[in-house]
Amino acid sequence: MPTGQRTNEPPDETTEDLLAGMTEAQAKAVRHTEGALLVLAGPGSGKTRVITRRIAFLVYCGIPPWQILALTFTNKAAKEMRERVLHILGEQAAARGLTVTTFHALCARLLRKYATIAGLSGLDANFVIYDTDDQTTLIKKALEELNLSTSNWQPRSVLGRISNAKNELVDAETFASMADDFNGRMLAKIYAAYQKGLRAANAVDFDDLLVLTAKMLKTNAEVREDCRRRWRYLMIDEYQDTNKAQFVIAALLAGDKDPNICVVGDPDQSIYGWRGADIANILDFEKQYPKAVVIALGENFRSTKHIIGAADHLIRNNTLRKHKDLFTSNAMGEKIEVTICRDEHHEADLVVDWLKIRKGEALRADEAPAWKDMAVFYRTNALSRVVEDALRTEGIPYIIARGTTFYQREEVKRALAYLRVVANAADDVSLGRIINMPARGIGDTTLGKIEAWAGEHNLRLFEALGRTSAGHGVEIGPKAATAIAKFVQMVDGWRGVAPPTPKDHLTLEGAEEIRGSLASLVERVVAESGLEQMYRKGRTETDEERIENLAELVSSAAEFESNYSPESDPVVDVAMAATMPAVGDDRSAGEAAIGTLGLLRAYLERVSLVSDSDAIDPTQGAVTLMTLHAAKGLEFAVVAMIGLEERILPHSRVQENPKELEEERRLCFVGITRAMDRLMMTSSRYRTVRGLTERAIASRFIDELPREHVSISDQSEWNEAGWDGDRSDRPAAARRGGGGGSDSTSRGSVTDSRGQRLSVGVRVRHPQFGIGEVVSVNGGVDARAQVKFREVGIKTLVLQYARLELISG
DNA sequence: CCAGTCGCTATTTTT
DNA sequence: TAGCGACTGG
Repeated sequence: MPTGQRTNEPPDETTEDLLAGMTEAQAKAVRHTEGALLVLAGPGSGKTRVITRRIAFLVYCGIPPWQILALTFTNKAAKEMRERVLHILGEQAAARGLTVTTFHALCARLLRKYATIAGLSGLDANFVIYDTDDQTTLIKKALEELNLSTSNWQPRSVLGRISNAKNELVDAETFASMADDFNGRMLAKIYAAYQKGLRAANAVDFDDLLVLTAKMLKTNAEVREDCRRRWRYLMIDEYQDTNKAQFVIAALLAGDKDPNICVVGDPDQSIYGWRGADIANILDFEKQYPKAVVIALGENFRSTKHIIGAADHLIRNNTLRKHKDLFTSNAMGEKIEVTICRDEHHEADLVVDWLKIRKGEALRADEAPAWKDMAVFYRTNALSRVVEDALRTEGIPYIIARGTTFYQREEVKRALAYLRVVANAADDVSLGRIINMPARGIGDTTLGKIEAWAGEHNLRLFEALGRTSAGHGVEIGPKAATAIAKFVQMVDGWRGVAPPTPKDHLTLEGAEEIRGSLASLVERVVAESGLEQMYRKGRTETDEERIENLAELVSSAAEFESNYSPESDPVVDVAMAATMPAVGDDRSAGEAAIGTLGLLRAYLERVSLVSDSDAIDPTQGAVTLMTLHAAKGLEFAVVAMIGLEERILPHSRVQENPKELEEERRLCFVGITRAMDRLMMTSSRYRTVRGLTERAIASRFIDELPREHVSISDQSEWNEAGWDGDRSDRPAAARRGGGGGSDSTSRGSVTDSRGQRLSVGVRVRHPQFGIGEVVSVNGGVDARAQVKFREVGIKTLVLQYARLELISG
């Protein structure tokens, strides 16, 4: 046990409250505060509950909150955890200094804080985080320098290789020493050039955040000790998704003298292997910390027996796993409904119909689900479009979990590029993006000249621009020279320093740096850069939208500013935090601590680290659409999973490799176990990918689901001979024929796709459900009938697809 | 210097 | 299909 606080048991009544309604295993995990603890938490086993209560328990035990560090993978998870802890503790002051954040955000903050003393190969505290686009630009530059063509060395794949290396903590030198063929040696050169480019731009990529932090903690005892002194209780969520760099960071933060480290995860939900996540981290935890206590939470409180049974059966097909029993005492529920569809449009229609029916049906809690309780999952983003269209036509509200889209918009990206240049004068990539946007007479020719000159003189582009405008740089025409001078002056104006000095570091006491709020700076940049003007000139709808988005960016900055609390900023020390006013007391607290430029950097950092799942807002009354990856950690009463086909789930890139196949199966497992009450899974006979319609084969995962928990219904009208009927061989054409859904709104009778008239009382035969009697009909574009079947009871059928056969009438 | 068009090609998941 | 790069005409 570390020196310092002895743990005192909290008063009994408090403890009782905290542990109320918990299982023995859950309570044990909450009470186990000292030493290493591994919680193997199956889906729906109350994991988040355990973590949040454990944090509260620690605080009740007298541990100062600022000594507790909880790490997650997404901002959303961190936010939720923080809120839930605050809720339990009742007041914010009780949680003062508690750190709940993501790995990446923590690393960014630590790097900023210790940049100076750790000497991060030239990186200073003002660094920016490069996104994928920036990385691509940079890698292209590197390739150009090395005279390599982007067709032989595809930026995407090169970046992937570099990223893999970084995830394994292999730096450029090591990579070079390991290279044993031409390819490897070239890659090593590209890697080195890319790193050089990053450092020159005072930039890091996502992987660097982890790599540099791991390196810093490993090599710099002062930093390491500083961190260990502060954080004595470490908790890590989704531990199965940690990669080597994260593993090392965790181990170094924890220290090796019986650390208080609690990791929570589920090997069966590891779905980030492609990002370097290593299940061995969680599987070998007990080897790493021999004294570790292991607690397994297997009981599922979320889903019905059918869902859990199917999920359990499916995941047993994985061989590389540690088996853990999944069970629930929840109701049996309904079987999982697997539906075979004709094509993606048919699939989308059936899913939407299914959701609509669920909307009007009571679930186990006796309440009909709202749209917000429903979700549609898919393997790849491209699959979402058709479902979106179908939902839109039906007027069903939906949201797509794609948090990054806002910041990816052209106009927002441009504004952010301006801000990044303001925040970091060395960022040539961003500067290149905006220097002539809007057009201000600094074209490719001029820029090329200055870039070359800057290269020769070992200067950053902005510096070279400054000298050129002052007449000490390149020979250029007077027109261009004026344009450049104006530009430089503008940017310097925003920085509030002219000429730029290297000394505008993040300072805690830099009160002289205060000059207006972040939001007003953003507003100024949007207006003075000419971006706003540029889009105002256009009169199209998209232009108007762009103006609105720029306004939205300003409000997002304002919001960030008002929520910013130096207390929750790991950069700000404990001592500092103690003297800080309480959160929300003083809006200028953050600004006073780090200055407008510091705030700007913090804002840009947040923007860089938003993730798709951060966009999920359960308070919106809408169906949520998201990838299976984004679905992890969430739950919905009603779930539809689409695209259960070979080459999609499992993905085509994966088919041969058994290890990756198992990850695809885990992905499927994650999807299934998100559903509380009802689950539909669809597979299409044909699917159009990139404009090409191709035959698809139902996913092997469907075959792996046990029949006792699953009902399969083939709605594809497809048999061994091909497509039924005489319409066409092409499913798309068949669909466009209208499918025959009658538009008649006649009461009591309706015409189906085969021209049969159906009315109440008529007897029909259905290929799956057998013989039944029509109990009601609904006209309209998607005419449907409720049919009471002998075997299966009342079903609502969409006539367009139902293939009903008239028996009498 | 700029904007628009043509043609080619790549296909996952995301902090 | 879409997104990007190269090319061309104003």
